[in-house]
Amino acid sequence: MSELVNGTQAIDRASALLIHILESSTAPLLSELSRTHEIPKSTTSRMLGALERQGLVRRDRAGAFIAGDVLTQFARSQNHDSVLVARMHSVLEKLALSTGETSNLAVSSNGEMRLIDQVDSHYLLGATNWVGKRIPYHASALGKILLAYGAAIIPAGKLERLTPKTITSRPRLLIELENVRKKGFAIIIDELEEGLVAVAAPIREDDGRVVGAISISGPSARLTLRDLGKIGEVIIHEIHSLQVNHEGKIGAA
Amino acid sequence: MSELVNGTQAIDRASALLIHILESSTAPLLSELSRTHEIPKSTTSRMLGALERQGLVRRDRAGAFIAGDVLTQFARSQNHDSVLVARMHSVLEKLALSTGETSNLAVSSNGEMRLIDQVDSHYLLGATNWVGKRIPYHASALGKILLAYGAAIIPAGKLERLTPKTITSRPRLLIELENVRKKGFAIIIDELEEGLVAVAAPIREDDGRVVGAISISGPSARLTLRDLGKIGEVIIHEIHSLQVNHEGKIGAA
DNA sequence: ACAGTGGTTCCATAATATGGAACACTATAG
DNA sequence: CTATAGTGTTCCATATTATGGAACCACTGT
Repeated sequence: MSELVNGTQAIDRASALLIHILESSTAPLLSELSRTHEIPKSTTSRMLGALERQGLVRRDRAGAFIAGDVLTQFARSQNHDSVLVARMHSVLEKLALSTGETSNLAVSSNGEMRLIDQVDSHYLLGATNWVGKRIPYHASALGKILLAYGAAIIPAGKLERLTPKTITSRPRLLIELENVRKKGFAIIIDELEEGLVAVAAPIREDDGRVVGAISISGPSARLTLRDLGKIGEVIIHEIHSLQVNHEGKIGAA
Repeated sequence: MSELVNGTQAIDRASALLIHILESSTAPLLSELSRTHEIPKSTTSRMLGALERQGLVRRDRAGAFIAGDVLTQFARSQNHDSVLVARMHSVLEKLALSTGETSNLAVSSNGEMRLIDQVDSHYLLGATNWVGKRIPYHASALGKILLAYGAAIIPAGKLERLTPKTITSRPRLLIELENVRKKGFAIIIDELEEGLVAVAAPIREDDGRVVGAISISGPSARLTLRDLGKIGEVIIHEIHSLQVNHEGKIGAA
């Protein structure tokens, strides 16, 4: 390397190997790594050996390198949707209590939206089963949030019409998403189901990335457009006030 | 150092720092790391700088070290429940189709069981809302599996009685779990809800760790104990046959 | 038997990481 | 306002440490 010498060649190289391994979809062999990184076999072997001893990498049956226990463990603890659930559940409860309506938490992954937590309204309405159900992004408040903030991408193909109000034109959807970003929250009125309205706002990671959304939903009979706007602000406020307290803390493993 | 010299001091130390950061619940400062690992400040600084440049670690606003983008990205891609959902959905579908009953996928985290996927029976029965519902381990087939194979631990406190058949004695539960391990699947009959029966089997990671469970459930009117046993075997078979294809080949151990 | 893989170990070499010291900065205390 | 104790970064002479070529082992296919 022609770079100014930092005294970190070994770490730089080992890190590059590690990252290569983590980002590969197919587990690379030692020789492959050696070749692509232009590090002699002997050095590569020594380095991977060290990483392996530390548990940062592992070898599969074929001897190819994959993420080690330390990292899978980290991924497990870190990511699991339930960390989000744990962190946000109190917000859902507060919102459900103050509005009297149902509150949901959703994330996006593998191109699908998934509801992962819910606190029911004290009204008994619409307790349908969400597990395993595919709710379209374009027709839900949660989905609009995920789309608007880049946590999901607009799926290819036709935008399914679920009610006469559903937004089915892509240009109109884009305008709507721009609108969502401007306001900071998303609203649906009769777009998913006749008589169902909802409002949602984004959950941000420390670095600003949107990783999920929280919604309040109920029957249009009880919630006016004005109500929804107010609730939108409340959701934003509640999420935000939680995140300030939270800085570095994560649950124990 | 008195260790046998491997020529990997730098990598070993940097790895130790990285691991420390990943496993800490509260983000450590440079000086903390320097002290606990007995590495001089200057060296620690240089090493962490290298890891930071590579994106393996990051600093939060306070300057304390947390996992970097590469790793959060990895965690995100790796772990997310939805990877399990994606991998197992076809199994649920196959099972739901062949039995005609409802199939569920559950994981355990933060001390709670969570249903993360479902394929409905073609009978229209019991489509209740699972999202956000806490289903007790000891009274469900999925829960018994997660307990039996160490994917969850028996919660402290009383074992809630949900029906006359619910197992509420800890010794009896332990015996039941032993029984589950012996058979390889778990059954409930009227233990969660009168008239509801279910059978579940474990999903294993490559390394053998149980990370989730799949169940078939339905009304006792349709499913006899004998049926449940047979279905249990089928679930095990389906999960297993999926996993072999996934590994690619079965080499000599 | 041989050539072509993939991987490990050895060891002389010098390039590289090392760590003490000096420096910069921010609080909190006196 | 200076003192002090806490962060973290940079510098640089030093020798400890990582390096990489070569020899070596183990397989596999020809």
